[in-house]
Amino acid sequence: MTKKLAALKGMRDILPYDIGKWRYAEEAARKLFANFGYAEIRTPILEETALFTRSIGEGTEIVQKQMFSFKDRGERDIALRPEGTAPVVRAYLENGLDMKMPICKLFYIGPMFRSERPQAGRSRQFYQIGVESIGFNSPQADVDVIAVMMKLFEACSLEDAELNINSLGCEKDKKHFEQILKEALAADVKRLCEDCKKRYDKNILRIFDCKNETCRAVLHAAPKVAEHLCPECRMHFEKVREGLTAVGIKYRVEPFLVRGLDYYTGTVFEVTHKNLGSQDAVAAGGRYDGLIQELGGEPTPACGFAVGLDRLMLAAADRIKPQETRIEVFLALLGEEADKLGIKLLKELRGKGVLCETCFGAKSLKSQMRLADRLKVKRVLIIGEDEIAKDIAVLRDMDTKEQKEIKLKDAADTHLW
RNA sequence: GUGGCUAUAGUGUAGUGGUUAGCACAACAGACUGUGGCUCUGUUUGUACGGGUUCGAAUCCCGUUAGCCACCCCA
Repeated sequence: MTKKLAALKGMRDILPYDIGKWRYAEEAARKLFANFGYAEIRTPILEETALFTRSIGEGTEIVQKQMFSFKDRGERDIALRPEGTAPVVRAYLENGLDMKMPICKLFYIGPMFRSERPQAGRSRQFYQIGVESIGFNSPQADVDVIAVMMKLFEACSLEDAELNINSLGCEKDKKHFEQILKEALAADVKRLCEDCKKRYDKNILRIFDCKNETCRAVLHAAPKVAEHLCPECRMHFEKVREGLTAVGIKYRVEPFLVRGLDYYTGTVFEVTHKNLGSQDAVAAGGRYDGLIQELGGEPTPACGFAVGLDRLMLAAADRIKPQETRIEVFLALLGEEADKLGIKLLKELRGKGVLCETCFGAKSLKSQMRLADRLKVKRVLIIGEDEIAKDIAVLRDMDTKEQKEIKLKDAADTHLW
């Protein structure tokens, strides 16, 4: 006996009976994005490792512990993409899309990879639908991006998804605030949990993510990012909020909301859903006005988000009803002669775009009828020796149970049905 | 990455050291010799993997793998 093969840890199959719901969401996204003026882009799954260390941030957990990175045969450092924004920006710069596209609004759908400990809603290969709106610094651009995202949730019957927003301010504000926070917390570092002590030195903003009660109590009194924005950033955030209200999007300002990727600046947001467990973020995004320059381009404002498709499915699986395609006709064939006729008939029917199916190899008629029933087909066309002798076929309607005989040569004429 | 829980036919489960591992649903076949759904009858399929303890292990122990929960992280 050879060893049973199985999928790798954290990798899973999306099976035929689930795929309808995935396609439903993907198609809803494609339709919406077209409507909002986004064009699809497909980037490679493998990239130079440096692309991610430079964008997501050298010190982040994603880069340090979760990226599938390795050397290829030419000793180059490459990695499976852990997220979609950096590759899109790379493609944007490499192909000069700023010059080629009058308006650069892009979307992507595809797998991402992070080597985390798996859990429901957290696989090592997971799927994201994302949007990047490049070149606009207006607060209304933020609103537009959030609007298309919320529309997608609506399309997937997740009207109860909750939107949280915050602003980290521009690069300067961010640095400035980190300093303020450091000073404000200096006296309380001892009281923080072990993780937060590390964060204090490494990535102090992330202390706001902590769920530990003591930490939260300490933070409650601590200064908040949004309270320390420069006038422009303050104004920007205010206009985003006004804009959201104007287009009827409900949101909550969450002063504790910070993001784990270094490139975020200004508006940040996160969508959660109550159907999910502790992995409850189903989408997130924000502004990344410094990223394009960081990757070698001209200073260019940009804003985007990514939806976790797996989590979207987890939250919405029971609510999405993909329309089923019903098989028009099942050919019940009895005997070799009938099989021969059947293959020709299938070809003719399929040529006409008729959805048809059969099961070659002549089981009993009863078993074929049962099969037809399980497949929920509309009609069964029975062809056995008796029919061939009489040059006919029997057409049975599975719903009404009515049967009629038609001439064999007319069997592919659907208008006779 | 840390801690914990779990693993029995395709699915959901029973079985707390005793021999044929039980049940339901599903599947397949028959009753109906060429006609589906209902009913009845029958059949197939399982102790995740590897060690150990024991006369005897699904059951106890260790390891591995995987999943789940929380943390971490994040979509």
